[in-house]
Amino acid sequence: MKPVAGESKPIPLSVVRRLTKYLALIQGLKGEGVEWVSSQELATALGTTSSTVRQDLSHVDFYGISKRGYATEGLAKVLSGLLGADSTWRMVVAGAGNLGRALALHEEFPRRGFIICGVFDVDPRKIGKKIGRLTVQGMKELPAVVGREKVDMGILAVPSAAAQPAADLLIASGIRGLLNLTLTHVVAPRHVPVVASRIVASVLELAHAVTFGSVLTAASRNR
Amino acid sequence: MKPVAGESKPIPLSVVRRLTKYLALIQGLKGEGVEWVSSQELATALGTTSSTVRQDLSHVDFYGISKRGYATEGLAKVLSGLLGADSTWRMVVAGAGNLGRALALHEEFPRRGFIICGVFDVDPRKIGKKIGRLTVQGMKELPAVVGREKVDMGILAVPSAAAQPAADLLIASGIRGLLNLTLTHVVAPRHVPVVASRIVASVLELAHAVTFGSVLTAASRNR
DNA sequence: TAGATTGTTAATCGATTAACAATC
DNA sequence: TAGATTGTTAATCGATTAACAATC
Repeated sequence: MKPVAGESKPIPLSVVRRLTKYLALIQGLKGEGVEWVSSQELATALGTTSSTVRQDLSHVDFYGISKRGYATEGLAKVLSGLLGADSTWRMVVAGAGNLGRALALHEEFPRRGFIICGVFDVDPRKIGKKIGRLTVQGMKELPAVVGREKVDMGILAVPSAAAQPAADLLIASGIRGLLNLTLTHVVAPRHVPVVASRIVASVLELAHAVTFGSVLTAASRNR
Repeated sequence: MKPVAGESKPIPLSVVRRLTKYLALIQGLKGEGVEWVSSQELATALGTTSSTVRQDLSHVDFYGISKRGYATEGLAKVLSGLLGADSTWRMVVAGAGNLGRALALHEEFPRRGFIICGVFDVDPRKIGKKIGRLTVQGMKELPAVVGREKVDMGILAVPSAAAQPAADLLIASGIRGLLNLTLTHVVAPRHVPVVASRIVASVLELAHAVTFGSVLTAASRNR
């Protein structure tokens, strides 16, 4: 049984990553009217084992019921809370290139409570341009906006060479977390978590897997 | 000592991921004229330990030299070869929304030998539109293009609900690997590796880290 | 009730870190 | 030479899988 109060221990990162997948899947099922889901069903849909699913969910303050599984509604609610997907987060994008632009316009973000409230660039030709309802601002404006609009997290979508300076500026402005889309490893103080969503690196990883075959044991399952 | 011929054993995915980081870093150093780098230097730059770096590089057919470290030029060459970054890869993008468009225009891809040779969408309003030098084509054209242009890998940048059908189409067309940018888990046969570059999931992961503090022990180091 | 599915403990597996002889 | 840094073996740590009593 899980300790109730006090948040107990931190959830391992590997588990948190899978929890985001469970949440996405369960929200879909809930939308289809499915009320119950078993650990085995979750496992096959996600290419893992029922044992892993149950082990993962033991970190969460929610219980399944023998013979029926987990109530999609309740589980979605608890996972949303745990992952912060039920609250609103304010974000800025550093870099108004193609990638920055795409993220600023990405519909999945507002849909899940992530509000983009500013896009910044150093290029004077980009400053003043419209991206959806936002206007690209100069990097110099960033600290003021982060402070005034209580921005929580920043997205790094600048060229590799500008990654660390842009990160430093965001951190100095008081940002609480960074999503790094550049190829460069970014260094941050311990209290500012950095998550790398390495698109180009992923393609390299894929190229390796294609060349050498079945390396991605966990990722490519079934069928 | 490593076995020379026959490729020996597959390199663990965790190691491959770090190899992509070493490569990016070393290419940068090489550009700055740095000729030698030690395992300790690589480690501090990437927030890991020198032990891990040496262990990782033991999977690679390249040797350092005591007291000097690794020759950046040679190591970059070997890593490039191993990760397929020295050959050319042909790719298509499924989905001509903001994200698909950004990836089709992303300069980092051609720079690293990943050639985007087609963008596809189901939306008739998008078909025919120009994205850089490419014209958006209907999804129906995809199999013919993949066959004719010998496309290696596909990028999934469609809405979540369309992810699996689009993946199935790509796979049926003979694609050899998939980069999945959607929130949905995609199922593929064993011989088609799928790498997920989960942008939205990464933001959820980040939201969790910001809420509960130092979870990302490995990612947020130094300073 | 009988059977399915849970939560949890124990066993296995793999990845990271430490240690150190070899060597430039 | 003396000291730094490698490659590799062994020890530790953490994550996944297996197993099973509890229970709906």
